[in-house]
Amino acid sequence: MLRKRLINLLTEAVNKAQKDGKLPSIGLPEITIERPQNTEHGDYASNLPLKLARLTRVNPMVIAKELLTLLPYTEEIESAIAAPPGFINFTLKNNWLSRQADQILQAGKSYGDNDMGHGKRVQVEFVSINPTGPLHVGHGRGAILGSTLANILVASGYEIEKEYYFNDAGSQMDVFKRSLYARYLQRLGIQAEVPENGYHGNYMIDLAKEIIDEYGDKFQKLSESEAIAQLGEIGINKVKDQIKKDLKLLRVEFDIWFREQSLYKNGQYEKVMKLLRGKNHLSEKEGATWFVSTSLGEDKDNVVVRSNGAPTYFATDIAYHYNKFIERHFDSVINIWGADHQGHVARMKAVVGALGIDPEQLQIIIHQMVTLRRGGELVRVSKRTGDLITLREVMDEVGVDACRFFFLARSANSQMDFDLELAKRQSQENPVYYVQYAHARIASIMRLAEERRINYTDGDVSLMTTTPELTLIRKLLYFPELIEMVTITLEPHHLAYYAQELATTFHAFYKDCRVVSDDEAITKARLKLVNVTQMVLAKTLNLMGMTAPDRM
RNA sequence: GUCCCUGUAGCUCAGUUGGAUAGAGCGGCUGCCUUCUAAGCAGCGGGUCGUCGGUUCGAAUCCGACCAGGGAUACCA
Repeated sequence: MLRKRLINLLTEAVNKAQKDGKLPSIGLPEITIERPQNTEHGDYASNLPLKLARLTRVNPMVIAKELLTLLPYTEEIESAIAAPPGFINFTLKNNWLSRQADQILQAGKSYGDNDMGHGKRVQVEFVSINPTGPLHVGHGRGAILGSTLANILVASGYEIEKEYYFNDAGSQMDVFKRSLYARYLQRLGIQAEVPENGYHGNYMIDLAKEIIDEYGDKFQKLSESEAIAQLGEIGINKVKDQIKKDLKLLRVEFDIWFREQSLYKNGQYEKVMKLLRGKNHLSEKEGATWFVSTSLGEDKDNVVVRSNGAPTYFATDIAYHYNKFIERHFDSVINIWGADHQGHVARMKAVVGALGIDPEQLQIIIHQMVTLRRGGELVRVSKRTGDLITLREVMDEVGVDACRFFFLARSANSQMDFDLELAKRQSQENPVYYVQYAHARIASIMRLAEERRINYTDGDVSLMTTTPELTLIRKLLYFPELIEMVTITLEPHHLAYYAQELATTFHAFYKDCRVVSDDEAITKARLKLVNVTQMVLAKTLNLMGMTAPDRM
């Protein structure tokens, strides 16, 4: 890649300067190449002279000019100039740029892919909510974040497994089952109370009704504990199915649905507790068993086994991560959690460290809360159900593409306002359609070319020399850098911004450059460019889990 | 109290990890459709980057203090 090449060129130049005694021999600072915001500063820029100036106490402009004399001729670079206070600005050659249209075309669908991952096995675990109710918009944010991140990491050569962890054991399940039992009896006209800390949502009433329609009143005849167990199991499965259905609709697929119960059945829980006890990470206090986080730098210890003998959620999460790292040998693990789990981050990292794994191998992405709005108004509760608005309702209202785009257009650590009105409006003010429209416009051009039976495989791309054409190519050339950046930062929101920028650049090109025209040579060249633009735009959208429509 | 996230244009948010004159979309105003999709394009207006200090050639970005909003601080998950 060009960036790396420029770094190499600069490194060689400095080495040479040092060898020739033009620069003091000191260790090289990290050489960074950035893309200047201002296009007048060229395509790439380096602040290396400024960095060297500090270390050598030589005027940065002098260093810059010295380095320039040592840069060799290359086929890509038109000019490298020194700019005050001490930058080196690189500008690419027009004919090199135009040739890249051919290069991208040749790379085809794999354009932008890289091998940063070297096939390393990475697990991305996300959503993972208790099957006690429907998915909400916050869960949708995690789902979209996780699935998009997984797509990006695959493009970067990682071997990815996407996993959903079902908490189907702990005390919340118990509460859910009791709540459902109460609703079931109520529905049959029998006096019953939903537990105070239980699940009071109206969806539980619907669920009870559904079960009665299907199974009748047979659970009423069983003993309470037996009824709760059987009824509960059915209820949990129904909720699970609904969650799976909603996720599928959102285009979120998982490789593995992991059950918390399996940790107990397969003895992982016992094993890890023994392991931690052996390493003195556990201690008994006040009748409970604690994980001694304080000795690992945490500010407080945490209970793993309650005084009643039941493991806490923390305990099962310990077993779960033992399973991920020790039993399944993932090279690294990415967990995506909502902001309400933020307090859990430090202790999980501590646990992983206690298991003998580098805590860096566990990356936890916390996304902040989502606030729903309609126009300016805050909305929380659905008018239809009386419960909190579900993800499903939002998907139905605004559509999956808009849903995915809006969730992706915000960085995970900013709280987001999701405006249903805006997301829904199919008009110019909606960036989703703006991007997709660019794709549809291209498809229309390609259809015309096909109708006229224009074979452009022999198109000469070097005929493209105008600013709109070259700007578009420059934007396409950024795509591989984008993939790398998102892979490193794990911040997929850059995709949404890139998609908009690429669309903008294309629309500008479209306005200025007639593609299918009387000039056969230009037509063929531009068809190549339009073709690769379509490819990259579609790939960007697909990475985001969005569709790239051919007509709108 | 402690910990995490956030504070940038009227609104919603970016800002490539310390770079050059701080950007986009929406909203407002003005123009552009007999030619491949006007769901488009071009232009105008809009800023004390929460506040105050510090670090240095250079700060929206790093450090400290303070202010404001959200979240977490359970033998719930």
